[in-house]
Amino acid sequence: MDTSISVYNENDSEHSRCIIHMDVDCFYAQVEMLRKPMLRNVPLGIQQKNIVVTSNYEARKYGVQKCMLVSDALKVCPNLTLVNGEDLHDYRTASSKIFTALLGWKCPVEKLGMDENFIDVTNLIQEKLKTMNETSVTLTGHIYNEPSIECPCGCHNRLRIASQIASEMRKKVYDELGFTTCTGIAHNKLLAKLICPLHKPNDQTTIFPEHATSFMLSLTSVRSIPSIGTKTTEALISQKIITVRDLQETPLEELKKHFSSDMAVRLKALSLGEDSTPVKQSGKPLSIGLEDSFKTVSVKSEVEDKFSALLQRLLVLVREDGRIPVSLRVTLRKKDAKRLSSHRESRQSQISPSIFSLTNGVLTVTDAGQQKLLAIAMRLFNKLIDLTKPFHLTLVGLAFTKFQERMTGRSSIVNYLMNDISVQSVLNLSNDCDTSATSMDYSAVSPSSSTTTDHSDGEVEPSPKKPKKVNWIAKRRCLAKEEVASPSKLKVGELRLNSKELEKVSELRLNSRDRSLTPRASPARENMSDASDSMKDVVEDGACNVCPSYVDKEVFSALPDDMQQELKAMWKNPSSSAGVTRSSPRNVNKPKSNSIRKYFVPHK
DNA sequence: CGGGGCAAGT
DNA sequence: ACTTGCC
Repeated sequence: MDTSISVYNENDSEHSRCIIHMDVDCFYAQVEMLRKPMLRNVPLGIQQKNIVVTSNYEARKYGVQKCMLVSDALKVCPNLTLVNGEDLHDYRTASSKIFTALLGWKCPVEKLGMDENFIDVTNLIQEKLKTMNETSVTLTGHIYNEPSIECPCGCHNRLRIASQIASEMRKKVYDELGFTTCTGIAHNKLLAKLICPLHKPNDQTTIFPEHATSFMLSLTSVRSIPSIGTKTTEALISQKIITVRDLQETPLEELKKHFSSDMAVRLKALSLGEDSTPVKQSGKPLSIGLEDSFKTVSVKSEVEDKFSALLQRLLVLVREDGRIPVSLRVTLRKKDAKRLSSHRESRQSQISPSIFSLTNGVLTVTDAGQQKLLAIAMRLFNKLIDLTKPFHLTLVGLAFTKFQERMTGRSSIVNYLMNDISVQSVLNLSNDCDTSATSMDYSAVSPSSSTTTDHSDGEVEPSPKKPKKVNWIAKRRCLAKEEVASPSKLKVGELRLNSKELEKVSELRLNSRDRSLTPRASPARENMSDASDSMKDVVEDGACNVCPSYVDKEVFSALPDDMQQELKAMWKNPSSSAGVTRSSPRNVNKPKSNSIRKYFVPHK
């Protein structure tokens, strides 16, 4: 049974959750100032192409705004120092460090862009309340409005505790990483995010549920509500709904005339400060891509050069990521007098995983493979552009959009867990059939898409689609392995384990042998047919062919104790916050490390 | 009217 | 498979 508060009321009326939204102050600028402290005391702008995308507070004094043209920024602030911020690599690294720091509280953390995170501290506070004489708690930081009376559900106290946790989080991010941040504390994501910037920079604000609707009224434009973007705003305005108050006062039936029922309900709720969307644990990205924009490109060969350059950089990122991509997308933007800003168009197609190989444990692609990828990109380009006519592009992009490992929602939490040397060693050993098996079935991509593979560039083995019964733990493990790295990578990686790890491996391997761990077996397995939990979105048979179907208690008990606990908790209640301790998403602490290091050198 | 990037909705 | 929306 699930007594946790991770199941919410539709109308969010119980105020049962505590959500923190953290926003790093002028993120890019802080990264640059940390890198070069002399920038700290001068007005600084981060430039991408012709735009100042952000600036430090010194520059803001002069009126340098976000997304200002460089020329305009220099007008208001001739002393402005500009740093080019088009390469996001270091920002991404810093972003990951912050994210990782927040995982330390063992709560679900959802990344939003590069510099924002949501943290659901509900369960953490529940735990604290148990071991606490719950008199009054002091609030840390600012409060939006003083409460008149204590809310009967106790949310005020909970949110005050949350404000203290938020303060701890900001302190940690500052002490250990050097970034000042703002946080917003509320009972849902919407309010937490909106209240966050009330006291900027480097401070925090809490709002109690009773002030939600009045606070929302202070926003005026509907556009300022997150998730209401340009299009939705246009649609609303066309109905004479312009302010948040308008939206609050519009009957639901009226909204349903112009929006889907779901959307109408959501819009209405948002206007009232209600939001029941959960904080979703972030994991590895679902796509990895790069774009380049420019004045204009009108020649096919130039386009090919752009793609080639993007591909070079992209392959580095993919190698760092470790997963094998199976789909490629080409994006472009045509110069168009009518539509001013970005109307992008894209085409994508499957690619053969055989383009990628693992040499010495590192994901590589041969020159021929790169040519293949480039050819695919050009084929997609041709779909978008009629080459018999002139064309003018202002942007091209290239992205890998699907990977062999399934990575969605809470399964990502497993990925973090499994990104640990000890677990991976265990995984390897449980997999000694792998070492002999050379061909793996990798077709377990995304459940629905395996039917429409474009086979033109290679063979993609279709997976047998018959359901198998699998021991639960075995299946988990199977998933984990898939997510951590490709099996062959693990295979190679095993050779690179340090002596201590190897000891562990062989030891466990021995144990495995006598204990009914018949290789390759499927005999005694539990029925999994109900698949009622998160398993169903995870692994199909294809993946199970390469994963040990006989993982058992020995393997499990070889894990560190705390991890056992967390795994148990997670299996029991996949949506709970249990589970994230030793995490190393991507290359957080070792930005320059190659995949081998990333995956096989233990943390210190 | 501009960067680069990712997730989600349809 | 594409578009929309967010930071």
